[in-house]
Amino acid sequence: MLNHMVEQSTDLDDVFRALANGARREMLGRLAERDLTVGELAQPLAMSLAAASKHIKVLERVGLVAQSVEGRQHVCRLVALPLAPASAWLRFYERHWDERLNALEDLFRPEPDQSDHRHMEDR
Amino acid sequence: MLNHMVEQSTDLDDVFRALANGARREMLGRLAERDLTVGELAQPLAMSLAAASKHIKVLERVGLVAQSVEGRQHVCRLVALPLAPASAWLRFYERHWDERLNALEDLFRPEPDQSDHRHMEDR
DNA sequence: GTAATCATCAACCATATGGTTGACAGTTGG
DNA sequence: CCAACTGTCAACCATATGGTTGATGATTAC
Repeated sequence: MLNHMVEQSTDLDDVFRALANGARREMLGRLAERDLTVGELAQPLAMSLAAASKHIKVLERVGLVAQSVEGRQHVCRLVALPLAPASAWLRFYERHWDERLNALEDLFRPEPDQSDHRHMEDR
Repeated sequence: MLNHMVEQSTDLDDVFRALANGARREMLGRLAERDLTVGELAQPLAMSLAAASKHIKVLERVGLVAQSVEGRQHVCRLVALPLAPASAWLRFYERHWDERLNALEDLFRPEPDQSDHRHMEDR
């Protein structure tokens, strides 16, 4: 009756799971601007220092954050590289949602009508 | 003593959490080729039909899969669009890992990194 | 009509997740 | 030296996750 949850986690599992939390994503976003201490990361996050520390540990374990001790503060810096495989995985599907959007566009342009008022072309 | 885990999940949370599982990612990968029934999705996945059905339900709830009943089989098709925000979020960091990889190049570009790193986070 | 098929549902189980509080340890400042 | 600051750790709690089995329902095949 053992052997439940067969422990088959991959790197991609871990990275996506690390990103599946708004607090951790916000930490990464602020670390993209500059290195921050644990306290600075915790401060805007309506939670205890201990909770923030646990989030940082999750990010560290997947290699997205590296910590260096400086006196009594622990400085965190972003290591974005582990995001690359996740981004590559997602990018594969870009053509699919593009196709859907293009198909939707085609519904509103069934004829070779050249008067493109109100056609937003921001990408 | 109540009010733990304040239920603040966002769309991005849900999409990343849906992707944080190899079985679900494999389902999406095969659905990118063609529509599949629940049984066809479950078959290569060393788990019961009920377990696969639960995974599909997770994907449905975040809008990545749409199901249509055809007789006694339930046909699933990919809806890639909800992946777009996740991909956009990740793509923001591409310059960071690129910078790391091109660290040597930076020696020839003394202009430091002073760009619009402000990343909009869902809150 | 009955039996097999396809899928969901409900109940259960083990572990993971995300928070808390309180104790502790290293560092700095008086 | 002692006190305050910064962060981690351990124990605890509630809920979520990912699987199982068994029952049920709807559809198809014989």
